[in-house]
Amino acid sequence: MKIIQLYEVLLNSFGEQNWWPVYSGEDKFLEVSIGAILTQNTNWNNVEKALKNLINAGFLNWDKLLKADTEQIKQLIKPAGFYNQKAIYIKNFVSAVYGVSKEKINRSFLLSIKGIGEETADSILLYGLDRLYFVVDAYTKRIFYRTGLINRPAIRYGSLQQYIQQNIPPDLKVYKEFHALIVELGKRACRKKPLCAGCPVNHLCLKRPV
DNA sequence: AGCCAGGCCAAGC
DNA sequence: GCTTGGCATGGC
Repeated sequence: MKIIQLYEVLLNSFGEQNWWPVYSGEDKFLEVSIGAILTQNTNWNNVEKALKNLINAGFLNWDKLLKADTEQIKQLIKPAGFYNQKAIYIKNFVSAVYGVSKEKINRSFLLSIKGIGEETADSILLYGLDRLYFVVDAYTKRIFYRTGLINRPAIRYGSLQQYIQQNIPPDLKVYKEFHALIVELGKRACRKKPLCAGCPVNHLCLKRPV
């Protein structure tokens, strides 16, 4: 199987995902950034509860978050889990980015913020700032290894990102949809304990263990 | 009712 | 450089 085939099969089976933004049209940068931090190793259902808490409290707002006490944020984001860490990460992010023009925000700047790793940074860049960075996550590695697109399960983030970016068109829509489709496949079929019956790429897969 | 979720950081080798 | 432990809620 080729990478672009995987994309096409997933798009045909699942349709467009249209992931982000969910709530705010005008400040998607903030919504995506907070959502990306909250979803670190966390089910999106739980993230939605936390996001709604923030929105209902009027806290999905740069000024409110900047001034907010960390304890207030902890209480609001509790459903997302790891809330002690994530509240600090959110404060770190808002403090670092507040008042900085979007043109000056790049990958290395985001990575310098404690709590923003490679996947979170690339999610913010791609979905929040429309920059051409492909988002690699645990599902991507698992699916690419099982299907045989890569030969070892533990590949470095940057290596897999480069490999994918060199094999798909440099198009924001494709980048956004492909990552979302990979997550959807991971949720529906390519779980830790795979549900291969009904998987849309079953016929193209090597079914490697783990 | 245990397993798992759209990671990250710090510490240890 | 790679591996491990800690962080936490809620759904299935």
